[in-house]
Amino acid sequence: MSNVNSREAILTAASTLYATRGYEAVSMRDVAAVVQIKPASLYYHFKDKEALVREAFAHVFAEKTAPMEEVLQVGRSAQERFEAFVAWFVRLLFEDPIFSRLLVRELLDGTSERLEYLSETVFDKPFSQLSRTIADVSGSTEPALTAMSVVSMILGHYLLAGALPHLSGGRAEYGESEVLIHHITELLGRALMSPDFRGEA
Amino acid sequence: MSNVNSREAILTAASTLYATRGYEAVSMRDVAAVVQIKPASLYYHFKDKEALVREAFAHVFAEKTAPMEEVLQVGRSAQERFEAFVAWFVRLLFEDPIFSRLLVRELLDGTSERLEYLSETVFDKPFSQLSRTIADVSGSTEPALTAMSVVSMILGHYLLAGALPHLSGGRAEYGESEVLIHHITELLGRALMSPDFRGEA
DNA sequence: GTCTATACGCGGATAGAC
DNA sequence: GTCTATCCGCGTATAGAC
Repeated sequence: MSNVNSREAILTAASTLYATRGYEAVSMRDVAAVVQIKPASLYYHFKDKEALVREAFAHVFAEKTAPMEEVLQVGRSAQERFEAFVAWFVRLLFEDPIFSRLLVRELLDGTSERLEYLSETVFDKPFSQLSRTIADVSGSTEPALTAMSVVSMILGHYLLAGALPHLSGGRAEYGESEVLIHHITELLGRALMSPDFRGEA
Repeated sequence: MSNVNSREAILTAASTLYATRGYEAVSMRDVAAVVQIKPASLYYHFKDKEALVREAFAHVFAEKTAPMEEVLQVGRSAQERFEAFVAWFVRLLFEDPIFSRLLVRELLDGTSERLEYLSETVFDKPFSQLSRTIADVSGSTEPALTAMSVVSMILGHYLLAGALPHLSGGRAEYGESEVLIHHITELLGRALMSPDFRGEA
């Protein structure tokens, strides 16, 4: 195989493994086994494990960075843009397990530098857009805090999905994207459009 | 030292390390070093690493299970009970880093059996209580889904706290428990009390 | 580019002395 | 209960042949 394809294959294998088990738990031998090369060959492409981890992250997040901006500008009214954001983010988390697991791992374990990189490259643009949309919808005095709440609810639903079957009253469809999109836009839509919601604190 | 104290010391050291770095990344040697005994001595108290991990988890979560039920029954009106839940859960997550990190790690990486255990011992009682409270406050036809949303928002805020300094519009106080308690009860209180909120889907 | 061979420390775990 | 001593496989990483 050509060098470019090997590199791609390694990054794909590595990010999948890191998402599934956490990168601490994944050895260079594990990655090599998936790609079907010998461990030593990895070192032709990447200086050391740290370099592979860093580039595997960048690889996954870069794929997501490209399409997101266009997707988020389609909305006409503020309310529609709000709903577009919720739908996009729920689908992203629930339908791309590699992205979502890596994201949560980074939020939990990422160093300050890595979190800064992540925020700047992946999060900040849609987050600003969401903040502006929320300001338009609700007139909140603290749109950024409310935007964090929206993102948080979606992120939290993703995390809770694993525990869902064991919670009393939990139904399987509460883990499906479309059900969640409808529920979250409904619930938060009401909160934001509430006539006397002015933000808080 | 007596066996009981050693055991306690080992469990405390282990759970702290697991919370900080993830249990895959923490060796028996690491645990032994903190307790200041030799690695081999750990095997007098615990059969193997898996047993230590399991008991370290149980140790941390058991500590939290005891007080929570009383705390959650103080509310008089449904609205007050809702606010009591939010305040309790936000403070638990933001003021006990060991508990919160272990919880998120388990939600992300826990096997189905461990998640079942976790749900039954830690989550299910307050969750049922919250579901009932929400049914009382809002008359929602799907109180469990709405309860998940409440828990999700709080969990998500905890996860986002690390990225907060890097988000545009993010202010440091958005990561403080009291500010969040106020914001979340305000935001979700409006959603739940909204006259025509009937749940969804 | 990928291989074989290899170095070497860290990992979990056990046996048996004290 | 805790120790010393030890086993052995896995981990990252390098040198050098093909």
